[in-house]
Amino acid sequence: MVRVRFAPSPTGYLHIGSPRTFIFNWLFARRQKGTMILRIDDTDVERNTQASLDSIFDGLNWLDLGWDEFYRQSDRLDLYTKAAWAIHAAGHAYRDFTPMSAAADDRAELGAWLCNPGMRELSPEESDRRVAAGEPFVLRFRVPRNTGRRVEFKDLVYGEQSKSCDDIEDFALLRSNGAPTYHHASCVDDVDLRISHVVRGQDHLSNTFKHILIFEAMGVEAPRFAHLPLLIAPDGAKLSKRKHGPVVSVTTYRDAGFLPHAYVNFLCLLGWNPKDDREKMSRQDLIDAFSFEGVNRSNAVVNFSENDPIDPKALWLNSQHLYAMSHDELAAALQPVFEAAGYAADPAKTRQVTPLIQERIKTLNDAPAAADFFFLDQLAPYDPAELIPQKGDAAMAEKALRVARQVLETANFTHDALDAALRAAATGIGVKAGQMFQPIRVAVCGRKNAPPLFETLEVVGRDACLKRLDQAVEKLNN
RNA sequence: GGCGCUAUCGUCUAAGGGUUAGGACGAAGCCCUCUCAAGGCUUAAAUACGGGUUCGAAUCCCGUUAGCGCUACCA
Repeated sequence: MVRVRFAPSPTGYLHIGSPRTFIFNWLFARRQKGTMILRIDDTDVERNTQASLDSIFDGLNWLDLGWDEFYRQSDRLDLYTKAAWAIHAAGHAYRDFTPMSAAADDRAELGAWLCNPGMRELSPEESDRRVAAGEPFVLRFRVPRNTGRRVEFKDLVYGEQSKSCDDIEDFALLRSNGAPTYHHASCVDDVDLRISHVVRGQDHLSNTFKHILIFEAMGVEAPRFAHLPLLIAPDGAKLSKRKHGPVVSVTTYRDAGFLPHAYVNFLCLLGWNPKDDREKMSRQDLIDAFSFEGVNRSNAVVNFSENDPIDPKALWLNSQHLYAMSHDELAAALQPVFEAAGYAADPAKTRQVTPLIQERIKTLNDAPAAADFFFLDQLAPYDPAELIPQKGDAAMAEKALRVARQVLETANFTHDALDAALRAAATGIGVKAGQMFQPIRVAVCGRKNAPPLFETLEVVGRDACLKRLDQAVEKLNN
């Protein structure tokens, strides 16, 4: 039975790497018909913040993937304490009474980073005596040193890993305030929650040797491990809010009008590939194709810049998903966007507009600007010069507009009828179709670039069209 | 410093001994076309460096360089 967990700690905020780790866990769980667990690793009381916890939920909820079980380490502190003393009782840990402040300096200077001198060898009696005297201490793991022992495991992504115990320091299990460290709490929970696969960032690859030692000391089999390459900034540095700004936040993409699934799809392609040329993939496609075989080992750059926080490929992928949506589906997604823009958009109108702008937007947020003339009573001001067609002059523009007005007064407002009538009108006054259409387009839309003319006129409607044609002629004469 | 990991077009990546080193984004050009898009076609663009092994290396080995990670009573 596959059981995986995503275990963020609520310090800082949810940056783009976290949802990716979540997604890979989720994909593996779904692929294996297993269980996805969300666990909040909040053992560092000093650094936890509610804002950070909120941003984790905001981000994950937006992804719309969900999870099956939820835990919080702060609810389970007893578990870690008991487990730590069991490890101690088994002889795999010892008390270290070295004062906190002294430790860092001494270690650096003496090069004694493996353990604090003397503490490892303290007799049980001496150790107990100092506890009784009220001395604070850290509970440290006793790494089997000078045994020639190497810790080994096979990572599902990085392959065979091995490290000598002589290169592993006596890391802490319990802090002097009694709280468990990350390493300890994480391992204890992984055992308690029967985690089968630990899927996490590559920054934990080196830590895994310690974790395996802990599992051994608890007398249990270690889960399998799959480490994921990291997401980094274009300058090669790891993503940080301080250095790279809000671009590294999940909310950047959400607020830019991305479809949650497009974002998921994009993140999947950073460090993983389906072993074929597919890029745009549905949720089910991703589940079906996912395996750790397809995960590569080098860090992936998220391609953002100061003036453009969005990775161009993410934008393209979003557009591809947007274009693939049904008109009804897209219209439903666009409705709140139009409302937020202050447009008088009833769902029926939105539904009419949707097919005309679908291929002209890359994000949902592009829609209001692309569709303004469908909703605005009064067009935004435009340069009358835009009314003048290619190889034409103001006179030609005015003539085209006047003729168009006549035609539109009586024409059937359907695509085919408008097409036929306006083309005939162009021939009638001896101008090319394009020279006829361009002034009309600018008059009705307020700009040169817009959706196809006849469909547009149809949706804008006769009254508004006539009004705007009149206004255009007026503009031309001023 | 010690230990660990990584290294293919600008970016995401394929190719795990034999390919003109493939695809995608982005860029440029062309086609389509009532504009803009969308779509189609084309072009430019990469195996970090140096040694091996081999008939043959992007691929295996060693070294160098660079980047990242761990080296906390952070996670």
